[in-house]
Amino acid sequence: MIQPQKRQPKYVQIYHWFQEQLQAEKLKTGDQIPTETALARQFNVTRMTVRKALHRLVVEGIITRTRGKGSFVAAETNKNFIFSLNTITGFFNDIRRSGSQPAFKVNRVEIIQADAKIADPLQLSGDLRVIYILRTFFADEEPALIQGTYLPYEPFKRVMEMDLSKGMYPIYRENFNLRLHHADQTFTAVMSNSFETRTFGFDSPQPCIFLEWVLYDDINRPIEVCYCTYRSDKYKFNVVSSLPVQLSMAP
Amino acid sequence: MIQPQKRQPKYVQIYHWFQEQLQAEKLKTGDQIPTETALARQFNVTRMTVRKALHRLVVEGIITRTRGKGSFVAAETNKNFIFSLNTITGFFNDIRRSGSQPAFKVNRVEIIQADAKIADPLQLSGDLRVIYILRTFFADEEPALIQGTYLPYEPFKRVMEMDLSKGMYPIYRENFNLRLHHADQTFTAVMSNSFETRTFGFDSPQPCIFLEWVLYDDINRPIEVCYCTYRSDKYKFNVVSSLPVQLSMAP
DNA sequence: ATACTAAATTTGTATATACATTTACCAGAT
DNA sequence: ATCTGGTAAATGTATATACAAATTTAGTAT
Repeated sequence: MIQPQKRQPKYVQIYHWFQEQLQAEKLKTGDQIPTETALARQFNVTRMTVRKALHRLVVEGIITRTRGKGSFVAAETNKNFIFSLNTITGFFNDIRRSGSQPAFKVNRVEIIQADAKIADPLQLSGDLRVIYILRTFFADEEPALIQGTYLPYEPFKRVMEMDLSKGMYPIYRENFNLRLHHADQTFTAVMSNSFETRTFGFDSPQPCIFLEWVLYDDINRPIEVCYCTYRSDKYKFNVVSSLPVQLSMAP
Repeated sequence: MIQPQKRQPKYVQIYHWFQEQLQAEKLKTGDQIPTETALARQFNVTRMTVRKALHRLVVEGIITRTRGKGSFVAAETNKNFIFSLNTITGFFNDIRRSGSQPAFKVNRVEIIQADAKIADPLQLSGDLRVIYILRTFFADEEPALIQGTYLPYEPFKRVMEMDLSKGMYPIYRENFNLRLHHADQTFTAVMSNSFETRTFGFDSPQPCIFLEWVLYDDINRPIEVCYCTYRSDKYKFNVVSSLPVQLSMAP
């Protein structure tokens, strides 16, 4: 089965063998895979070599392993959510529209000094204090999104004493009489950091969508800066874009 | 330095030690880090333990290692490109606007049978043949984007004989008299597959933006389905979104 | 039956060793 | 100077072994 004369290392061959088994559905979600010692015997290699192959599968989120229990094919994505970016309706509405139960909890509220990445978009000068609110959002009690919100301290200091359980947008609108208008959003893909990995319940860092936005009111004043990390295994984003009349070239 | 009585494994401690060194800028981009044997001596552990720590840094794209040469702090992102998704101006225009030189090459053109993921958005029924065009796009001769385009075979079969070097949009417009109107785009974060990892020149799979779109003409007929993988270390995306008048809740 | 204990199982960490493969470097011959 | 070949150095692969830690299983005493 595992051929030493091939140019590929043994552990890569074992890794590929598992991918084939999964492709052929001989291994399905939740299945326990043979133990390290059994695999070592099966492929006639040492346990350490098997472990290298399995480790690669763990890193890619294909299997999960638990000391004392064994290794299992990871639960696959059962439900997918799609967020529309054309009009921001808010996490709660997006999740409700999918028929699931949204929730969030506040992890932290504190006053910090803004660095350039926060101060520039908020157009701060002089007073660099900002209110930092770290929240985790859930869909059906499963963490979906970790969000850090930054607000200029002076105009928003009343927020510190407020009940945040209804979310920030009603506070902006009702307590501060702001008319929210648009958001400038930039996103990219990142690996989850250790806090995110833990919060999302991943076994190892996984690719996530990192979305930063600046929220503006109707007279183009920046209200908040948000850094969001969405788990990408269950959440997708949608944008409907128009095309200009004339396009010069590819794609 | 490395304390066995701590609850953290030694290799994790070594991994964190490197992160601190990088944070404190005692290690900078391009620096060679000490050899495995030197580190093993320094931390009083075996070479294999050092390797476990270094492997973790490789997986996260923090260092690169070359057999016979050594280990080096990975080159950091020097230039960032931002693609706007509000109006699609095309890869070429986006890159040119950033002051760089765009290019692409055609990796493959072939006729294949569409599966549901292709046939559904193209609204195919009966004839499931599609033209599959695999292209790699470059910015300043560096691969930026791998794109697979799917076209219904019958109406577009003339494409097979055409010169694709000017891109697809001029062909749609001039050779097929189509008026391109809008695109429905969905994206998420994925790890690069082996082809993408190789093409992008990564040492290990890295997080990428996976963007699928369906391009429509002015009478809402689907023209093409595209699957794109963008390297996320240098490319970001921007969307400016509006907010509806009334928002019920968070974020 | 229930509760506790002990053993077996399984994965995690760490060491030690050997050899392979790639690269860099230097000495010596041309 | 230039090319060649050998050697050293560095990382890659693989084996073998030991013990740790977590979980399950089985058994035993109450």
